[in-house]
Amino acid sequence: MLSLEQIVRDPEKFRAALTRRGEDPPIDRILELDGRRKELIQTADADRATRNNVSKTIGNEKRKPTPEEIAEMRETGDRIKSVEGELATVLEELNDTLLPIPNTPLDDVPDGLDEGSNVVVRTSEGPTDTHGIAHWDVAVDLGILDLEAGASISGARFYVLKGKGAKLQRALAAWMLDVQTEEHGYTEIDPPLLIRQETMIGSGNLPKFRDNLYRDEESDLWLVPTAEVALNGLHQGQIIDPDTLPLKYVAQTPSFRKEHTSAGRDVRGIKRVHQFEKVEMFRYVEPEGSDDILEEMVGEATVLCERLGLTYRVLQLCAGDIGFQSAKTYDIEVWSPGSAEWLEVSSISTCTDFQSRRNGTRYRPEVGASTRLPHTLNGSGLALPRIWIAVVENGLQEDGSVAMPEVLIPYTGWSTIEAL
RNA sequence: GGAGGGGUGGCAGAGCGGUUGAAUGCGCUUGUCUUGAAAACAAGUAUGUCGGUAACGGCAUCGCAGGUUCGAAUCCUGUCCCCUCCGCCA
Repeated sequence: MLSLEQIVRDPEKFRAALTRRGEDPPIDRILELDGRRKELIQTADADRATRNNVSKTIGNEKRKPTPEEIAEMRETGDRIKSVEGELATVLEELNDTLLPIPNTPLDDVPDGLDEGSNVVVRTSEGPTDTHGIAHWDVAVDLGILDLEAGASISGARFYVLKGKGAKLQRALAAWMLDVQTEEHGYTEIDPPLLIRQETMIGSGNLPKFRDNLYRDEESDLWLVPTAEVALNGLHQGQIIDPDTLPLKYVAQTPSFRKEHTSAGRDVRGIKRVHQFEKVEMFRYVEPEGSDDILEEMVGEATVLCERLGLTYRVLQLCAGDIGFQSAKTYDIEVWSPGSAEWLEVSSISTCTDFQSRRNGTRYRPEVGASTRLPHTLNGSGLALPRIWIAVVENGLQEDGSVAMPEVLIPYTGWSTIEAL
């Protein structure tokens, strides 16, 4: 959520920033509602002050109220109630107006309204040739991926990993978690996967993206579309103690996404599925220098690609293509030699104070100081099925077997997936 | 699922209709004392919001939402969460 106070102070700045994203924010309505809000608060507070004074006097003097006082205070009470009712309506509309407005892009985010304007920041060394044997062929032939079983159990866009395929995914996840915890200082978290509505609002997934979320009606719980949601909720409503920032969390969880808006895209294999595993990094940091932290996190994700021997590139997303809660985003893509395309395996964003404001997550810089909103950053490190695809396609050898990257062998316990 | 108990400030814990934003203790901060530290003593120590350049003042908040009342942390209703016992269960 954007700061109401800041919007009121400099509405044109916000209008301009949001226009870069292709939004047409209802700034005028917000200003109008805020004006009304302040008026109503002042009226109600003044009435309450009178009522408090009268009650206090009666209490002090240890006497019964006079009939006049009772009549007068009843009237005051009624007026307060009606003003409060009106205020509640105004606040609700204000909230409903602000919640669907996305974060403002940082100044150095490139202009552009769609992915065509994204900028390739860097491409790694490594081949970008193709052998034309995609994972949906080779992995199925090797007996490590069963698309039909996935479909029969759960329907389209579900899949089953088998044997060494399942172990490969587990090895990848375990290795990534170890790198993030042991080398990059993250604390591993195993969060709930069913999430309350408030927590979903806090991360920015609700109210705008309910169409892409799975939900249990009866308990009113939502399935995580990414561990970001849970990690972002870890400190909601809290004031984080001095000297505890930065907080760095990493979690491996499934991600559940309906993805029905993009039917027809990435349909083959397991590039785009309803349930996939992902290792997610999340940091709460002081606002100063949070931009540099974003760059650092890109490094924490690309190092994984490097060690797996994958060719990758880093994209900076343009203003129109960054996510709802993001102020600046880098995507990392790895080369798929089987289908001759780049696969997005990570999206790394700074959400500035957008999520912490929604969440009521604050921190105290030092003892006695007033509270501030921390910045939150998130990034995949990395998304598993696509990395799995790249590892399998990249390791494919002449004889049809798949060679494992060195770093994974301690985790898999074997170095090749043999052809059947 | 059944029966009972409970949710108050950073923590512990009073208060159960009227100068209670809230006793007391602990913790924390600052000061005095001390060569320094400890101890002791003193002062301070919630969040949000409205007005104000500020000093400061008003208002709100005792899980949450309603209600009763001139007045609610205190009474009533609903709801969420926690604990104990029984049942069920990976």
